[in-house]
Amino acid sequence: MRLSTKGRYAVTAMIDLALHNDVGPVALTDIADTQKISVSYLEQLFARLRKNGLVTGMRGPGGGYRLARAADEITVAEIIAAVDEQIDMTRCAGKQDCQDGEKCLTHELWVDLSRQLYDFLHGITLGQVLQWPAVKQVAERQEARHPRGFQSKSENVA
Amino acid sequence: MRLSTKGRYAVTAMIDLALHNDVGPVALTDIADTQKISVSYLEQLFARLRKNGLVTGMRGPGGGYRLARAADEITVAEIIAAVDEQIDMTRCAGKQDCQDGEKCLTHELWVDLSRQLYDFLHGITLGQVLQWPAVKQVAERQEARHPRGFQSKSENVA
DNA sequence: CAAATCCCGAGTGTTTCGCTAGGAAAATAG
DNA sequence: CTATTTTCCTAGCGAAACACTCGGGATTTG
Repeated sequence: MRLSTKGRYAVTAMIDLALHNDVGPVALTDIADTQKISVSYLEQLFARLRKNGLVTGMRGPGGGYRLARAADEITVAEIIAAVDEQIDMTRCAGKQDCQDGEKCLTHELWVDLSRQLYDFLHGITLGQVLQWPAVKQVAERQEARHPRGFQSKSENVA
Repeated sequence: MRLSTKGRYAVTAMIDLALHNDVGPVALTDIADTQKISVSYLEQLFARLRKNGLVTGMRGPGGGYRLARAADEITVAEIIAAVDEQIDMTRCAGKQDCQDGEKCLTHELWVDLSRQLYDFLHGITLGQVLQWPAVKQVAERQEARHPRGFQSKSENVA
């Protein structure tokens, strides 16, 4: 389990989807605008999220992405695992003969620690994060400044 | 808080030190041998650990590194934070004006999540890890094959 | 003294990060 | 039907980080 800005972008984008889940799909251009990152980079992240069954895409005007499941059924661990390459964190890469033909200390130790970390992040759902005071606050302010989805598709804010 | 193989090397090396803490300092060549990584790379990691007050170095023949504190007083979070660059994890880099002159959702969300993660890893001490069955097992096998420190400095295994 | 070991800085190849570019397919609007 | 909007897909690119190498010190032990 790796942890970098890549996972953060993914989690934040999923929060964005969860906030507008009952209104309609969210276009990547909207997320790119609020997160200040490029659409193409978001596309690559969402390709992974889609392949892992976390979001569903809807093409055409008015389309966008939407959560594939309820916010309470999606954990932070799933999101991070989806966008991370998840290549051999252990040096022995699955083969447990990294030292003297047997498992090295590194292997067992990190498998255990990584497991504990995964369990921790697996216990946090998107629905829970939405209830965090700081998140609710910023979400409300964002909605006030850039209303998305509450009006029908015929209006333009800018 | 970032998490990669770099942090794993550091944690594993610290475990190695903790295992031999009551016998004497551990030379980097020994750690490099068991972990199968280069001495120079370990030196760079230990430079950071030393600057963060986690280990103390002792030069000259018979020297090496030793824990600066008791194993129960050192947490996994400290070790990982010591070796990580810890540059701007937030896009706004401390300045909280990343969106419309105010804090963005990214900022608050990740500060919260990162904090929870840090607290979790801060709750795990080196002393606790030493008690994990898997770690004890491999440690005992390693000690049997490559006894270090239990004999005086006058013997050679190979 | 000489050997062992920590200490330090500069440089190197590979991978990942974040992004750009260019298009193709699908769905809606007119 | 056509034009626009959006997802989808692939390829590549500069910068950063990763893991490492090399070369030289400084300091302590024997």
